[in-house]
Amino acid sequence: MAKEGQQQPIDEREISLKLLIVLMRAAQSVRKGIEADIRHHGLNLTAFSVLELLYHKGDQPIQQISGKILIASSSTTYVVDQLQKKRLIIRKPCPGDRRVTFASLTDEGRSLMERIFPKHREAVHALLGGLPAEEKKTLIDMLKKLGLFAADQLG
Amino acid sequence: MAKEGQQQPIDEREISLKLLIVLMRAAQSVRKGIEADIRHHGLNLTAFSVLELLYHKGDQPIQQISGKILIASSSTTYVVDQLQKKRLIIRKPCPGDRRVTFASLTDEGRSLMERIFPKHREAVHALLGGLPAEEKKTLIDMLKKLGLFAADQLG
DNA sequence: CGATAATATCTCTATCTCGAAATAATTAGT
DNA sequence: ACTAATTATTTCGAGATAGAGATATTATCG
Repeated sequence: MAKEGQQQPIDEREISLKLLIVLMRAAQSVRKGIEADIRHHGLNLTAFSVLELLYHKGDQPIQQISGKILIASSSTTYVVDQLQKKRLIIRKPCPGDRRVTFASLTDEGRSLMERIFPKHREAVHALLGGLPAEEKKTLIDMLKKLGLFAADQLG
Repeated sequence: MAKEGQQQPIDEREISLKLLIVLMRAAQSVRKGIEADIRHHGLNLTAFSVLELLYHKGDQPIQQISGKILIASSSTTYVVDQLQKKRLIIRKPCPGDRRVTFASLTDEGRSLMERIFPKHREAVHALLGGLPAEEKKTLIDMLKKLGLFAADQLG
């Protein structure tokens, strides 16, 4: 017999359903908390994520931004437009490939991040206070596996 | 000194930041997978969540729906309007309290759920195949703690 | 009882997000 | 080199979500 058949197929599926609900709820509660914090600085979560990406990883092609923060390319155009209107980033053409445009923090954008990122880090830590550090590490490992597998299924 | 000072304040905060990113990514990948599945049935995730709530928990006041699936009351009005247009649910006034309106599955809505829910359960189970059942149980417990704590912080 | 606060739902507007299609530039195949 | 396929970005239109305020009803408290 292969893999000893299906022992409790229903139970396993119920566990998956339960996990889905708990995951969606936890993520949504956390996201709303973070959004509330970030809104104080006049940004939404997506815009902040773009700034954070550029702040920590340097200039990025717009296409990379779409991939790293998991939004549609058209949404990235929208967010980059807005951040550019606020003079927090600028578009820079790629010299080697004229299809590509980099997004790059302005001085103003960088100094904004230098000012608000420490507060953000504190807010995140406070919001995630429901678990001790060790359990967080375990949770990170499991969520990575879960997320990577799910992302694979997408295509 | 209170609470033996800060031992590794930076490290702990970095763990929290890492957890935030991993949680958001995992949830987003999973959500997109589920949305793709549900779209085949002509529904979006929010509408499906409402149907699922009514299917498993019976008629619900609109206000309860907002709370249970974590959307604004105005969004609930919007979703309920749509489901009512599709004749999947109907509004029923509450006899005891004329402020309250129940949402209730129609026969058509119930038979839709009877038809698609088993497929949904399979799709969820397949999408969450990155972890064995035992780890899922652990994950559920930790996410519950994390989510409840975060939800408390919201107000 | 009467004024005020609280609750439930809805309206309206602004913002955000996606998907499909358009445009432009590069790469691959022959 | 020429055509076709691929890649990067943008435009456009439709749908989804939140927030503030409006309305109606019920609860509270003097």
